[in-house]
Amino acid sequence: MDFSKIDLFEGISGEDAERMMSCFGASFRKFRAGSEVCDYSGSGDDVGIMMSGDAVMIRTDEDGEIAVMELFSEGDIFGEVLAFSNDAGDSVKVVAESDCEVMFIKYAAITKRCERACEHHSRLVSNMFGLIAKKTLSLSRRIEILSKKTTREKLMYYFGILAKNYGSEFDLPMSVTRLAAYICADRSAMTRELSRMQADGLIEMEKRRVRLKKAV
Amino acid sequence: MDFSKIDLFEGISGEDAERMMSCFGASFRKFRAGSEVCDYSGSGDDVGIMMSGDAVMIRTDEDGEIAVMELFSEGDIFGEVLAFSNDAGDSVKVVAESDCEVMFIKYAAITKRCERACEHHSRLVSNMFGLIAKKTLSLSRRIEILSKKTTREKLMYYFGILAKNYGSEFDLPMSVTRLAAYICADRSAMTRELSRMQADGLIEMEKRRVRLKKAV
DNA sequence: ATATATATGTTGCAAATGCAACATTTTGAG
DNA sequence: CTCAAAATGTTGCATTTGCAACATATATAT
Repeated sequence: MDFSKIDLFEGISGEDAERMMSCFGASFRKFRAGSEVCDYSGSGDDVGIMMSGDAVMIRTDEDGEIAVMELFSEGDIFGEVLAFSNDAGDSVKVVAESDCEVMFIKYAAITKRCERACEHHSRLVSNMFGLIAKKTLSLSRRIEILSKKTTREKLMYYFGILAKNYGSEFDLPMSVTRLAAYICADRSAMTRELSRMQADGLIEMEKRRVRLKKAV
Repeated sequence: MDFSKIDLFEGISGEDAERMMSCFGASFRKFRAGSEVCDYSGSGDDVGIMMSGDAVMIRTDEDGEIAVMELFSEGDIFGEVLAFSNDAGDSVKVVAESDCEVMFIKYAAITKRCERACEHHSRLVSNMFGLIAKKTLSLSRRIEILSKKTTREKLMYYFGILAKNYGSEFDLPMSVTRLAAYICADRSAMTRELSRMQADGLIEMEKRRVRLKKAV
């Protein structure tokens, strides 16, 4: 098992991680694309760690409306929040998008101390805080984007964030269609606005390659 | 010092909490309304716990644009996320809204274990996860609301959440003006929509009292 | 290679929304 | 109590947006 790419184990050697598995009561399971990985409907105390592949968290409310809550890929953890608070009775499931392998550990195993490797435990808890913090940050960022009134403002703000990280020329990290869903705009309306933004000299765009010409 | 209202210490007796203070290297400070409580600009490893009063977290980007990120009142903790990841170089400060008292502890004191009261430490870590989870949940919920296309859908979804918690008749937990800001709609446009919703028999409303007539 | 699904680009039109400019009420401080 | 500030309610109008209905291009599976 390769733990080197899993952020949750950062700072913990592979051997130590292996040794900790028993403390965690860790179990590994493989899933086929499309199959159900996990059901958090009745709340749950398992935390899942994506060892490989992709999965989505889907919420279904009582009207049968489905919403994709989160996307998971290698190294992501899920359930860490729901393990604590799933107040509404909505059905929340994790479904495999591609074939994938998942490691499950009991939430309690993270907060409780063990005798053998406590300094690693501390590191693990710290890493977990870090991962949740990262998620919180990305949620806040999305709220910032969605708070903008016009599609243009949303796009410019989002492009600004990307430009901060990758420079004024960058590739969109998702398809245009997904981008529209991400900023909660109609796809065709967004495309129209992108055209206008090019006409107004704010950006240049070809396929998913974007060049931001004006600073945000 | 009264710890009974502070969620972070739930399940830990006041005496035990007092005893833990030394492990945490806790410090208490009072602030006048308007004064700066904390600066997370260069990232920071302090976690603040509001013992009394209110404060706001304010982000200022390089253009000088100010955004209120979060509101804190008694029992809320802040910095738990920024202590981990403040990637952008934005200036992030916490400012007292009213006179308030804040307890500061080193982040490391939470993840590291001490010899004396380890079972309490576990509980504390667990509580902290719970608090962050709560925040994550409220962020997700706001995203759900903001993803709705029309103001009516946003309101109905939000009212639905409130109805789930308080029954079909409830008081808005904020002013109408703040509600408009919360759902990112123009206040006057939102008021107009609220009138229409009453005319259409979806809700009854008087002041902040709302009665949801149709299920969401 | 071929077919099928998905992604992308475009446009007219109706509906929703932001904005501005008000009047009126409520709240809070002194 | 008194006054100022904040909150609330209303309306016309221009703009933005979602929606529908397309055509075309690209990706994926068999």
